[in-house]
Amino acid sequence: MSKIIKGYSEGIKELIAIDCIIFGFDNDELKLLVIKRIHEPSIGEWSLIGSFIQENESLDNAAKRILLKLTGLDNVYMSQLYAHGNVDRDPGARVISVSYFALINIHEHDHKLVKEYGARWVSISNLPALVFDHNCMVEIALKRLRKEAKYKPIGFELLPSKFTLPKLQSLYEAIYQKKIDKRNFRKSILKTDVLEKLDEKEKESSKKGAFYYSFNEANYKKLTEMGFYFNVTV
Amino acid sequence: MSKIIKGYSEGIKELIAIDCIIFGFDNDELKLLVIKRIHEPSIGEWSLIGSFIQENESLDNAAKRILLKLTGLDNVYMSQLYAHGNVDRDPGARVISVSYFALINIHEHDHKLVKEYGARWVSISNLPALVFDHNCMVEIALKRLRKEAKYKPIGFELLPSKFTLPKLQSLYEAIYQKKIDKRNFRKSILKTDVLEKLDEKEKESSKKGAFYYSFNEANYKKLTEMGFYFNVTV
DNA sequence: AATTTAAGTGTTATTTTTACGCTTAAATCA
DNA sequence: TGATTTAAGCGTAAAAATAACACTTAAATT
Repeated sequence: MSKIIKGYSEGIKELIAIDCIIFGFDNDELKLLVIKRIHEPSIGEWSLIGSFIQENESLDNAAKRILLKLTGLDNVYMSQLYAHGNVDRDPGARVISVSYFALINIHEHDHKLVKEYGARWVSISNLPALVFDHNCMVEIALKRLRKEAKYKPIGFELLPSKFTLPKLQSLYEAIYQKKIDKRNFRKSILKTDVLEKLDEKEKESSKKGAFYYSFNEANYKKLTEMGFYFNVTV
Repeated sequence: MSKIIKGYSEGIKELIAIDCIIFGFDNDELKLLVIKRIHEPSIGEWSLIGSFIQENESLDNAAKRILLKLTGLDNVYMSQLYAHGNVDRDPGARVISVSYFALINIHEHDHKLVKEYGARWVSISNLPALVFDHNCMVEIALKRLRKEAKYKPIGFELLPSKFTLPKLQSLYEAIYQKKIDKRNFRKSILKTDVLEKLDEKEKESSKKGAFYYSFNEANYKKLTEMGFYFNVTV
């Protein structure tokens, strides 16, 4: 019997990167923030934003650091996706990369920063080829987003704090890439009881104007504790 | 603007471990394979089975290697769970651990090997305290198992190739820790059309005897390609 | 005053899920 | 060998969730 479990001194150390899949919603499209690679190999090609972890930094904190640096945003909805560990995934060196996906309000991030880093928002329905296994990471992120948006109120992370129901529907249509029935969607969303209708209308996109709503997080938490289960049918 | 993206030479390297959450089903109980730690710190305490990754070994392959060494099993249902990256999760050293969960047929693994390694099957309804963040890993694994068993036919991985419907139901009851209605369960499972009724009865557990069934993987694959969606209500 | 635009609203049919109890096969026992 | 015991096997009806479908309304523009 050979040993499986080895002491610390027998383990090897490898580079550990974090790559962030950052989603935004703009102009009725789901968008992804990508950046031009500034190192060999594949210099100049499109890539997710990433970085190596630092000494005494957890994976989660590394992801937060990257997001803050690039967007100026703190307190963002982030969630770990997957550890990508194929030996040759990065032709430059052996790197284990842990991917994170983030949902941000595209209108509130620091556009100046994004510009400085040479980053760009691209529509997910028209993604460029990305370096290494980054397209695969995006696929995983989309799957996760589509799964989670049905039973967690994460869609709201992509919207401003006030939004109209048509806008929310258009977000869900962008996420699932399909038309949704207006009446069924409204019913499904409103019966969750986590939206508050405001007394104000948005008048840009129609003559009649659509009422603003806001997501009531406190109410959502309270309902969740009572066994409530957010569930949107799309 | 400080750099986010750094060259390979600026990254730090850390130890990377794999920890396996190995589930089995025996005596109508869902069980977990645990092992006594043989290294400081926490020597002698219960732990998941784990190992550091090797040079030129992918994460997936490392997980497979561990499983093979401990159980003698190859071609096992395994799936990556999560990358655990808190700085102090392992008091012995900074270690990033990637957890994997595996479902095995408890009656077909190599009991001798398991014994040699000092491993032990424990019921999930009565888990001991495990070292480090291993209990947390098990929690994540259970959540994942409960989610997946509903819409992927992974339960069968835990059973022998021939099994009775009462046995299958008892497995689902062990996974979800609740009684399931016999008639509804049978309907729900049989309508998926992936079970084949055999001409043979199991006579141990009742006088009447229960017919054996087998999971038809080929049929499942074919159905899946036609847009079929395995779905069990429990 | 007429027109245009998108917002807002209910009902019905279909499907899915849940609840619920009696009959049957076969071994064991008297 | 007939009676008893045990768990397997089976069907229906009510309830809930989902899917399909079209007209009215508010308000700006012409």
